[in-house]
Amino acid sequence: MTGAEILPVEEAGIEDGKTGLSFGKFERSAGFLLRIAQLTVFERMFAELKDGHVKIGEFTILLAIAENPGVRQGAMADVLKIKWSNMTKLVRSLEERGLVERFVPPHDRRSVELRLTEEGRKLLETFTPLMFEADRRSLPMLSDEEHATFLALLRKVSGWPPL
Amino acid sequence: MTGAEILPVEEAGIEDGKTGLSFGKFERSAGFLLRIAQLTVFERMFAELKDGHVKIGEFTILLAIAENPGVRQGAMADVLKIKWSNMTKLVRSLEERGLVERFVPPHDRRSVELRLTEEGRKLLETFTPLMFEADRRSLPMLSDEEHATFLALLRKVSGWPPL
DNA sequence: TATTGTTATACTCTATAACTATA
DNA sequence: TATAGTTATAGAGTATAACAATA
Repeated sequence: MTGAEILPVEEAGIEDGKTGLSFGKFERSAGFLLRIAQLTVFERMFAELKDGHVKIGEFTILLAIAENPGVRQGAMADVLKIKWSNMTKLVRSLEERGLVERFVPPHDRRSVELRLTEEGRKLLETFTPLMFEADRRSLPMLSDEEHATFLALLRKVSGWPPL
Repeated sequence: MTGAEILPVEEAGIEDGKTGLSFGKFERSAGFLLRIAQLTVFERMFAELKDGHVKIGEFTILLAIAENPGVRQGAMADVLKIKWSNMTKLVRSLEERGLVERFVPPHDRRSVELRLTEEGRKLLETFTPLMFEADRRSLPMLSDEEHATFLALLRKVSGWPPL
């Protein structure tokens, strides 16, 4: 179903290589390009990991917990830009699958602290190398130098300090 | 583009990484960083559209039609990575709001060609400049040179030819 | 037979408000 | 009163399959 016909482009609009569709001035838009790039990379990156062990969002949560043991659930939700109400279900699901432990500390019994179980740790250790291979392999068009520059700029855009 | 007013990071509502959470090795992942960067920039860029005129996806469709008048509906769906079944509802909604015209050409009466109405054109012309201002302003942390490099790398990653 | 588009449906993500229990 | 988390629900966005009309 990729029957996209080549359209004549009157003006000096830049054509998409595959389809012949132009996006005019917006091909100079960082936001627009970021969206296309993100979709493109994610498609490549998770193509091999589609076997259903963990979803992208769940993997990110496991990672955040692994890197920040005992992190409070709400604080993690804020950082990942996930609503508290939605985080509840996500964490509960991970708990039910034996990947995450929820702990209510006595000093503040409103809160919930999160840690990985041994199984969660194993799962993360299994998939992390695959993710990194896929991550680099999803950008075959960039030289090592360009890749490094790209990462540095993305960090800057995301408001993170240089490596 | 020139020495325009650059918003301070805090005012721009961009995460400053002072949240205390770490993402370890994944702060070197292009896919992960792309997702964060895209969310950040999009939030900023489409703040103008939050007033209920059109949604982000609808704006993109209007743009694609404007740049490719008479584009076939399915071809556009393929490029924007939207399923045909979902594109139907989207286009119909835009048609009902008087922004898009659907035309069944006699030479192939299975297909649907899309064009903007005058109202659709007006709406696009109203919001496009705002989008571009927001686009550049959403990246206050990049110098003009870095911005140009960033765009070039994003184009490369997305499989598009250099400008 | 293949292509174009539609309908129906379901599943995930996300968004909002009301609620609890603790502080 | 304010904070941390939960529940319920509704709305997007996205996915698949069955279908009709046309080529």
